[in-house]
Amino acid sequence: MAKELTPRSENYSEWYNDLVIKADLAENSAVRGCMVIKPYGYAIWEKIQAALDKMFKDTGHSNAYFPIFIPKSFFSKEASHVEGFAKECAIVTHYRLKASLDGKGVVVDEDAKLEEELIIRPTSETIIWDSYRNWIHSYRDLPLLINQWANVVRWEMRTRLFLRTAEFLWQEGHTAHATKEEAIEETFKMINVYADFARNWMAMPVITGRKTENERFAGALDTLCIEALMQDGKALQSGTSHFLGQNFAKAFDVKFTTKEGAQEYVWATSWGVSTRLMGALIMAHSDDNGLVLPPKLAPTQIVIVPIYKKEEELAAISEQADKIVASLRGKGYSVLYDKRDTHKPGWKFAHYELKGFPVRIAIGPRDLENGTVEIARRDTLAKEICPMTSLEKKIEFLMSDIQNNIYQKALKFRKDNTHFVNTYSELRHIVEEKGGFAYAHWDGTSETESKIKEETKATIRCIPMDDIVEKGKCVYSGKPSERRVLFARAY
RNA sequence: CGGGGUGUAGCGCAGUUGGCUAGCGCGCCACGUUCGGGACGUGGAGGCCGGAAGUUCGAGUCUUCUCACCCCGACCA
Repeated sequence: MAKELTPRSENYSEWYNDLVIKADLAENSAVRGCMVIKPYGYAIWEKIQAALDKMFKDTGHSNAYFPIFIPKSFFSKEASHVEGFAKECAIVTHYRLKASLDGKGVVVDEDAKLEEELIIRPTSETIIWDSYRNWIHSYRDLPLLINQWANVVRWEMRTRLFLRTAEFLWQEGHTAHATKEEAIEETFKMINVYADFARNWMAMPVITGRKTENERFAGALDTLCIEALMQDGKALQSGTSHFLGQNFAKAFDVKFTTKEGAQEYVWATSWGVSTRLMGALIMAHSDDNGLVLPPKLAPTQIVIVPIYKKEEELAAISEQADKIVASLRGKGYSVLYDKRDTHKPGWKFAHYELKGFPVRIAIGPRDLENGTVEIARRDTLAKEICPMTSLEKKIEFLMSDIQNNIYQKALKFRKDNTHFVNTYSELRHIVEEKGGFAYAHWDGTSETESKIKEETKATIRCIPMDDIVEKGKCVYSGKPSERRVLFARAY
């Protein structure tokens, strides 16, 4: 393993790949396009899961689990949905192997062909709505608020660790409601949960908005999203929430009896975030020394490194360190005391910076004498000497200050790289050369959007929800526009 | 699926017009000296040179076929 990361300025994409590998988050597997998520990467994902899961439960949702296989026929029941996913499906056609004729391996047993092929889920709307038909009969059964943590498969051509893999982990919420209004409210509620999570846990600012028709989820009437800006000036869609109308209820014949005794189709939503959030987290904050993790999602928040020459020194330091570990753990922090003698302090400093531990405490003989420790924070790399007596206070301050600081830093970066453009050449300049978000007027047509995408590779990331509405003229066609929309090149 | 590229030690690579025992750096193991920002010395282990067939006295090197992976496009959370 090389010691250094490729600097971001030299090759951003290489920096990202290097970091994922060297920080031991994930690696490519023997299966093309699929990744192995390594323990440290998975530990971060578990933190993400735990926080989101609690937010889902707090908003009234329950977890359930549906099969990974979906009968092919289910897919053809909702026309636009099948069209959206048909090109990237993995299909199970057989259920048995047999020894090959030359005796050296195994081959597919052609006698074991399935009557109906099974699709490995690219998303679970169809199988879930097939079940909901039996679960929902009366208005009393509604709303039905279910979430599933699962893996899904989308046969992508080009993959990148966490950002786009053929198999990925995610959660998918699937809710059913008696009224359109209630379903729409749910769609908004969940995109706001995602936005809160991004801001408060990932320390990542996001723009909340609505997708254009071109970018909408296959089978949805409306798709809401959160969009984040990465350090290379590209946008990353980090979460989506869909209002599905009655499309799936009609496709799977899910009706309920109203209070008045009428039969009506139920209204649906679905919403999800994936292991792509790991990519967002990495690209939002990390630097040329490695990962920078927000304290709320760091698997280990504090590492203690002893500095010593002799065994007796280590013993004395360890006595002190053990006390610190106990007191900080008592306060609820996750702490690692790394007293391995197989690595030197300098190596450990670099190692834990690469891994993004938010705070490092170093203790040497000098500190024992003075009743101090050295504290280094990962976000700024600043070091200071802290008296033992105020250590707990200092840690408490650092945890919230680092969390806040990296959010502010990311927010400032986004502000500095967000531009209001009024002409097509300005738009091109921003998205093609400078990078970043460009707010521009758009005439609202798919044709214009597609042309701009073709010519600049930039897409409308969203029609922002909480922005000032202002009339103008489309930068491309010159036709009237009701409001500015958010353009950027995206992952 | 188009266009380009690469397969040699765990990782990154070198290997000349074909030449004898296939090298280098990092990592790994042992011992010693070190230890407040990625230590150093000495010794050591580790290879069907992607696979198959061919040319040749001799193939990592040449020929043919094959397999795999990577990069750039079209597609996407």
